[in-house]
Amino acid sequence: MTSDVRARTDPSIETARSIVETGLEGGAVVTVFGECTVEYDGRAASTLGPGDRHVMCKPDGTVLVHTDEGHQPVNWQPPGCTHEVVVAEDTFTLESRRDNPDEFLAVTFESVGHVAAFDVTDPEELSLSGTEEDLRQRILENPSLIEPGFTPLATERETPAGAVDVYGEDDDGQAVVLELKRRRVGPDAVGQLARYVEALQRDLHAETGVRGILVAPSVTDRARSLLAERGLEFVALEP
Amino acid sequence: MTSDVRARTDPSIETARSIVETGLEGGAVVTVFGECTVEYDGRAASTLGPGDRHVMCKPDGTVLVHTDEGHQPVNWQPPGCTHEVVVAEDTFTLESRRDNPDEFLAVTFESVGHVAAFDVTDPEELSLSGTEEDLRQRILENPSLIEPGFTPLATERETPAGAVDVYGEDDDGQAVVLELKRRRVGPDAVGQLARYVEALQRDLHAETGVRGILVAPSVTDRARSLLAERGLEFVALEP
DNA sequence: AAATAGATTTCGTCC
DNA sequence: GGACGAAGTCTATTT
Repeated sequence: MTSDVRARTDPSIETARSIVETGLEGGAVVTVFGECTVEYDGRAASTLGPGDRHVMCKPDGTVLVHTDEGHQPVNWQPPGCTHEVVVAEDTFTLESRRDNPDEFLAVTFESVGHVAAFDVTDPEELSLSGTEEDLRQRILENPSLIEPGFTPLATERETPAGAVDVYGEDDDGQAVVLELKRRRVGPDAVGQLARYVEALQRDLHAETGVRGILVAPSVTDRARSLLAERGLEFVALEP
Repeated sequence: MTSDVRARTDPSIETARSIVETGLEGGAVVTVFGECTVEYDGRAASTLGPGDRHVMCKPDGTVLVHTDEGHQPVNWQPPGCTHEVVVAEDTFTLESRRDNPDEFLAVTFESVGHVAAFDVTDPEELSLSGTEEDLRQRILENPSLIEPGFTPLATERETPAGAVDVYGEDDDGQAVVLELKRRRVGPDAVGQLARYVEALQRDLHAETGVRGILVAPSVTDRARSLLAERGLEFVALEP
């Protein structure tokens, strides 16, 4: 079986340009290994001197520049950009632009070690589990995971401060706000919960007050202090 | 000039395995275009059915699986993982593991369109400007950007709620906390600033109170309301 | 190793 | 298109 691949090792600049350009036009994923410099200007600005890197262009307008280290690209352009190949003497430059925000990325290759264009088509969708949404489903199916007598009444209930993960009432009929996190939480999540409780308090002008419960595998010390200060509660629950 | 590249188009499974394995051992960046399935289990869990994708392995233990769309990989493994190549009948699998947290990724190739191993060495460091740190420098050099008479006294000043971006005092000698953001801010940043002001208030037991100023290009409506509620201020400043 | 917050965060969803 | 919050976020810094 032969795939839709065009590739060349140690190509001339002209050959590299041709494969990149043809690949981009044909909707392929194009990759280049080579020595390059990178200039970026947009939300921020950066320069990157000469070095060996891996550059990938996707048909949706994404550009990724990877070094030999790290999960994240050292430079990139998000989906929706338009690519252009510009040839100079002994170099070729991949230029990528977008508007809103105005951003520009230029990768100039002094030499190319390898270039390839491959027709990537992915019919499958990722099936992911263990997310915050899954945690919510588990609580709705078994509300006593929070506490005996807890009754969920709504998810994503709107308040002036934003949507509450789970809204319900406890055994005594008192309003309860749940903020769910799939991992250990810090002070930020407490702030979020506090804002919701405050907003809902006002919204309901409840005489009995509104309980706020942070649901997560664990909390940091500082977060625990903040919870105590604000009269908020914590329920440990693994994702 | 010849680079340290090994590459093959439409290789046999055995050839592909050989190039990947040799590349990994030699500390190269290895890329594979091909039809594969991906299984992940760790902090969450996922499965991805057969499809054409681009897989990159870095010598630092990173794995990235890219489809034809999006900035982010559809599956990945962060730096620090250990790779292993396992061969079965007509397929080969790249397995990547790490501890703490325990995570496992397996990419099984049914067919390989192209494989390449390239010695990537990047001597340069990225020079980036327009970050929050740059914004802080600008304020320290020209404090009147905040308001006439503002005097910075410390950066990263520690409080029980965390480190404050900029701490100083105003024309009247009143304590001021700045929270800097390089982009338009929402409610979260207001919560952050509120926590700092509250903590510093307590820390200083100041009679005159502590002013909190959010410094950002702009704020959302909800954030503006929250600022007003809590008696906090806003200064517009572009990054 | 844990905690905390930034990031050119990206991404999805809802208004 | 903006707003808001999740993410298997990752990454750097500090304790």
